[in-house]
Amino acid sequence: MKIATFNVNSIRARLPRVLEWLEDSQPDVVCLQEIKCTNDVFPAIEFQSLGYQLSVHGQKAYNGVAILSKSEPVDVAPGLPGDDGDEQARYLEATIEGVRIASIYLPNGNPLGGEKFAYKLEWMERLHEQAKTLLKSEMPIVLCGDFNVCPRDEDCYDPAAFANDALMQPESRAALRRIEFLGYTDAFRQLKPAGHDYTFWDYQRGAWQKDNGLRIDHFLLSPQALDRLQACEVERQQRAKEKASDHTPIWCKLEV
DNA sequence: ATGGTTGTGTTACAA
Repeated sequence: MKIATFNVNSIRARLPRVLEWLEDSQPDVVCLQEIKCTNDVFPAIEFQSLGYQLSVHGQKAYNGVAILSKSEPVDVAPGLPGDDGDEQARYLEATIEGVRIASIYLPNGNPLGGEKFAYKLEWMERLHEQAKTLLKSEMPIVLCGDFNVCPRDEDCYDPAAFANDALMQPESRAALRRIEFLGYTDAFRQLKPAGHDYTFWDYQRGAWQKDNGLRIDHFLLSPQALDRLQACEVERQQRAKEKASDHTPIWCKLEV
């Protein structure tokens, strides 16, 4: 089973890019982030024509996540538990072929020292709780998406330049590691201990042309999912296209 | 050089 994740930075602005990527890459499951639209205007027919079933948790203008799957999604659950007052659409779970999969758009958290960074850390605390709860099912679990956390210095082109960025803060990294300590493994890092593949390049300052990137899109696998891990790759070439997202897709393959 | 770009949806905010 090939599972991909892609922060598309607006599904409607990115539709031609995403459709041609799907035809080329042929993932069985696709987790999307930053769809930036409500459920009613999500381009459903285009994806259904390619054989995908849709689970969408949208929001007007900002955020929004979705899961596309060739097989039927069951027990679809929008929203990260733990705060009924949270209006931001950043989390969606579904079970596909017996694998519990979450599409995650973790808060960016910039700038430091205010509500945004506090919200990021609170959100990560709730994600930790949910990750712990999911492990009890003993299902294979895949937590994937835009985590907005650079796990280590080698995951950033210039760590010094990001010293005051929420993506690189010790608190952000510690919160990600706490989730891993529950029993989750970074699939990319597991298979490529010295890998240097970024997943995000800013639109500004020629970041793509200079390879000034960050590795912030991740797959965290539970032990039962890790047992089945066969491959994990960043689809770097998608970032080079016209009208590309500022992120590029990453996928992993689990043994069927 | 406190710059630069993209998207949403109005001319500000988020990334």
